[in-house]
Amino acid sequence: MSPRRAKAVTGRVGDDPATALREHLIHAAEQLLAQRQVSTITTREIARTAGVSDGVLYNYFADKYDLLLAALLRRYQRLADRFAAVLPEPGTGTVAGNLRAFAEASLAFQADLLPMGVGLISEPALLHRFMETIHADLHGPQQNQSRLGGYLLAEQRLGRLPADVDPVAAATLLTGACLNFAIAGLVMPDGVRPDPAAALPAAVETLLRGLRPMDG
Amino acid sequence: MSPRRAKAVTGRVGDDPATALREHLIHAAEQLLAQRQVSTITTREIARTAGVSDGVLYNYFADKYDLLLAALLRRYQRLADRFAAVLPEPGTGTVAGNLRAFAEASLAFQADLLPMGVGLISEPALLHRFMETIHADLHGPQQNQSRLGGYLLAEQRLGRLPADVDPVAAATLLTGACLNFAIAGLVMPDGVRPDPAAALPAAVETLLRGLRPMDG
Amino acid sequence: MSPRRAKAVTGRVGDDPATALREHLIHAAEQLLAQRQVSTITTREIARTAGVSDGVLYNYFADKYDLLLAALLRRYQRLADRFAAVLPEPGTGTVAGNLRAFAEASLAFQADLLPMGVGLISEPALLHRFMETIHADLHGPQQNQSRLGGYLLAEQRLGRLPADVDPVAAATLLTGACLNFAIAGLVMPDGVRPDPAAALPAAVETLLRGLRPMDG
Amino acid sequence: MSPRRAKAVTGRVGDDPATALREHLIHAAEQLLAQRQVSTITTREIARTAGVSDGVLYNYFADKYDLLLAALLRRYQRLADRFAAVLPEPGTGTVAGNLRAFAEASLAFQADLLPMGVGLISEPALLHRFMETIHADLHGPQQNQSRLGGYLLAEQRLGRLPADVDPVAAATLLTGACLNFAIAGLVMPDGVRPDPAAALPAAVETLLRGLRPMDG
DNA sequence: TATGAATGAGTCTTCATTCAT
DNA sequence: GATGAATGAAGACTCATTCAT
Repeated sequence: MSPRRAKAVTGRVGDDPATALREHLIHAAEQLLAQRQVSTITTREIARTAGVSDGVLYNYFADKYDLLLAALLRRYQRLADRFAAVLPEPGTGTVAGNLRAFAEASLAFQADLLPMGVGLISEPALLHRFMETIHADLHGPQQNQSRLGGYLLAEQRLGRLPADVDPVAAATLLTGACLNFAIAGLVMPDGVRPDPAAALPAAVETLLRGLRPMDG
Repeated sequence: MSPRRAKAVTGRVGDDPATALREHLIHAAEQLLAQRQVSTITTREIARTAGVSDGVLYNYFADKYDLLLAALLRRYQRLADRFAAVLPEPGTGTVAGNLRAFAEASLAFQADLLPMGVGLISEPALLHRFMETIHADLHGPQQNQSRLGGYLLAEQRLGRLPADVDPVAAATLLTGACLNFAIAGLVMPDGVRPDPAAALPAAVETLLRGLRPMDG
Repeated sequence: MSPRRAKAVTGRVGDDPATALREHLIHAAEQLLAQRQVSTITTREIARTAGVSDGVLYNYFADKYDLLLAALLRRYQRLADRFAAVLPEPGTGTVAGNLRAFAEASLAFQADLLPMGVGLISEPALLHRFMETIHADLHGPQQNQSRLGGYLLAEQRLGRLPADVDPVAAATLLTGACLNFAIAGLVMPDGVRPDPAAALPAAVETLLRGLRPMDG
Repeated sequence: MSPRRAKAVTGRVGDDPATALREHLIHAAEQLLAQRQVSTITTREIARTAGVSDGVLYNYFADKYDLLLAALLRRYQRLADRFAAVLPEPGTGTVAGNLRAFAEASLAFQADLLPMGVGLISEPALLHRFMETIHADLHGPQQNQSRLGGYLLAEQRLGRLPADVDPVAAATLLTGACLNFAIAGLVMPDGVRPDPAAALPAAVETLLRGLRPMDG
């Protein structure tokens, strides 16, 4: 076969043309990642989605997992940015309202993240590389929790929360509840699945008031 | 071509010899399940682990997934039994102590369950069959939460918890926190991983006391 | 496993009990032969159909093909007997009517025989052994043709057919026409398949009258 | 793991290199089809015969049967073309001579076609697809008979055959006789097999003259 | 003698990776 | 650099045959 020009990639203005295709491949992989488990994605599919030939990816990535890692990180970043964008500011509104907003955003974030994370766990090598990069460059997948923890700490400092509240523990509880619903959405059969729209505010309410046992 | 005797299976006393190998195969698959994702387990590996030939499994199971499903259910049952065995009884000890015990047991349960569940998500057909069976025969994977919810309700009826506490929401929060730690244990690199031994009691404490914001 | 008694075979009165099971297996294989290609029949199916265990057949037959050969011969014999039973006698009725009867019986015979023969051709070793036995012990699969040839010869001797008719050639033509319809029934899609009920008498008529070209 | 260059295929001059291997695979399958039943041909054998690796065929065909179907059609077409090329024209020579030529060509055609057809019958799915294509695109496997029928009709219109002759019935009889010999050649042991060289002209002769029974 | 569990070679198919063009 | 055909190891599953019981 005679070599041909790449069909689908035209470098954008200002891009290093040599890396335009690299980006294009990452983008294609990202799209597939939004729909399917990492382990079910084939190199051919990525190539088809990107509109390029099967072999190119080896010009830009060491192997399939190298490309997938890049796509995973890209997608994570994108979701994390979206998440961060909708978080309430300390000192605004009410704490209760802000926690509900946090919970809602957190649930959406986790629900998007989970399928990806689940796929990652199946690939320990990939998971390891992903985690290392995430923690070096980004806030980490716990940024969800740490952001909530940071918010609570800020409210505490603003005097809107008692000084004896443990912000980290509270964040663990609330993001955990969100995780619960995210997983249930993934795993439970239709009939049994709980409705987060009603349950999440109830969880926030319970967290705010505490259990206050009579024997304590 | 050259059939031989089974190498590794000798019926144990009291076993129905006809089902000894079936059990043996389930057990072998279960062992693999404790270490690896469902989707990465091959029939050959199961056979090797069981010390039998490649084809035997088809004498006892419709196909690979039939065996895997049996092993999954078996393992789930085993873990659920272990979990249920260590749960505290309503009305005994203190509510706070009981919740700490619950949280500890729940974390252990989730930590064991998670890798299995993660693998299941990659296999929708298997997940579906698993969930159906679980919900029909067993208490379901939410038994974790529902057991805690049941416990809290019982304490409420015993007058050890205020009437206005929402047991389901409280269970969601606490099991969520456990889930959080279980996932972190699976996913976070060694240095960053939080220590549940310290953090779990803190979460319980926070749940008991509530956040009590000043603006509420 | 502890050995068990044969489940389904009870020797009939007068039978050598040692061969009762042999017969039973042949019978079971025969039944399957009536429905399916030789090559698709498995030993396990034969055993299941016979209601006996997988291994027995090797007590009575050298291998699968030995059993299948016996069943094939048995079935052939059975069909040939049925065919022979309905053939008209020379000197009775009219020659034309008798040929129509012959054609009808022949078509039925071939239609039954064909699927079996087709399966046999896929198994040259089996075919060879089958043919040898058939020609040694039976009239052969051409008995169809030779019986018709014999009939025509007899009619000729009775003076009901001209002396210059070639009985063998005539038999070849008529049985060939039947073969044609039998194959069409097996092979042609529904819409196109010719109707032998109308076409077979027409073929007989044409054979009786000849083409009688003007230039001959 | 270790992809290598194609070993046996070098595009011929003028061939579209993209389809050269496709053709090569069809050709290899065709060769096997000339010797063996469809159902006994394995993908590995095709690959070995073609001198390529096991997996290539899936680059050009949906599955094994897709390739086999293509090979079957190719072979049918090839045989049908050869058959059509030797048929006599109406109005030339003598009717008797033409029928002998027809019979000879028909016998050769059937003898080649039969093993293939026999194998097809064992594979209903394949048979169905084959038949549909054959009837849509080509003259169909009955083209043998219909061509002879067409020839006879033409001679009738030319006045070389009586008006009361049934061309279809005559074609059925003569191609049937050929089928008879083709099958005998496939199936009968060496000693018993009839010699078509002598028998076929006799059948033609008989068909021309008719049986003319005295009682008719 | 009958049982039927166990064997394992062999089937079709997928897919990450290479490399001549 | 880009192409995409070719590679072949590996996967799930089938089935004739054996042999301890």
